[in-house]
Amino acid sequence: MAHKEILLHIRERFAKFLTENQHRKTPERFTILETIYSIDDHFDVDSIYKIIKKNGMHMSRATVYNTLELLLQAGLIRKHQFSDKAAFYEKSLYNNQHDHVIVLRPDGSIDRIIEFCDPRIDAIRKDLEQYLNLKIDAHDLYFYAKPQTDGSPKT
Amino acid sequence: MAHKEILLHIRERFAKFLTENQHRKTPERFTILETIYSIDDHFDVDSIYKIIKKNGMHMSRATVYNTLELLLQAGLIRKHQFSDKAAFYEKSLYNNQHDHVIVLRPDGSIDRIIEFCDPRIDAIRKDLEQYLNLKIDAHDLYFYAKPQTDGSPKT
DNA sequence: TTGGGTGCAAATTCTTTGCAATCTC
DNA sequence: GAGATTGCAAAGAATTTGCACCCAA
Repeated sequence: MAHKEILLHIRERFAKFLTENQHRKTPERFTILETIYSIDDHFDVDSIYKIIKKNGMHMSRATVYNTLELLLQAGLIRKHQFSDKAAFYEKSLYNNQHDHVIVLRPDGSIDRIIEFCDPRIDAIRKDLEQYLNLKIDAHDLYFYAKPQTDGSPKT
Repeated sequence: MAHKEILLHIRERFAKFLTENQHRKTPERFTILETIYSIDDHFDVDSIYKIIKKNGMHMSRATVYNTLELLLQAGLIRKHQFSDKAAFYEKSLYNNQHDHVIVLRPDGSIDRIIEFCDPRIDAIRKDLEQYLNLKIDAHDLYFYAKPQTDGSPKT
């Protein structure tokens, strides 16, 4: 699917979600949605806010927070609390990887994030559900690594 | 190992860490260490602070934060950011489980935390290290579940 | 004795909230 | 037009920082 088609599809899904939940379809909400889908990486509230500002549009941080909450409910983004600093978000449609390798610099900041998916996680989930007799509805797996100093990694 | 022996051993390890890193062995630091090892669960900064207060001792929150940082460096505790609220900590010596089932109430607060260990995680880690050509030094796995409403779970 | 540590309060950072003005339905 | 949404600024919550005083080495 081409980028433009994806965006159209996503817009529709968000619109549907907003209607179904009696939320209004404000221009701010779609501006934020499009900004997010123009980013190909994890992002925090401030980067969204700054991109919108840089594009000459006006918006309050509160609106960004509110809209991200709606997008979260709509399942169009996912939220991560990688540290005690600002939360990170990522698009979730067409991206069902919940598993990350986080490459951390010595100062604790994020060098890069590699996503992957491994069927063994789901096998563990099933075993746990049976053993603990409860329903697991999500998971997050983080592996932590240090940046390479020598040869380049195969990403 | 009996509880008293464990505590003695932990104290020694902390003392050794402090000496080796040119930190002072202050009474506050050992009070915090002992408070932590008297708790059999995950805890946040405020609960440590309140227990110490309740025991009639005086201490600043800043000292709790500082000391938890040292204990983290010493490898005697682990830190988790389960949500965007206060960080949670847990003892890490004699407890090498890095994998959690977090039972969340509808309001997002933590109902309980179940720890487990599964060798498949380490297998995934090894595969990733080889595939990405980097060294992974830690991981966290969180499964999210809702509290039971019916029959009791097997914990 | 002396520099690291503590305690307090103020500062910071991230997020939420209250409320008047505005815009969607 | 009614009520949800926005924007702003102020409030909150968690954590960090600055600095005078104190104490472990």
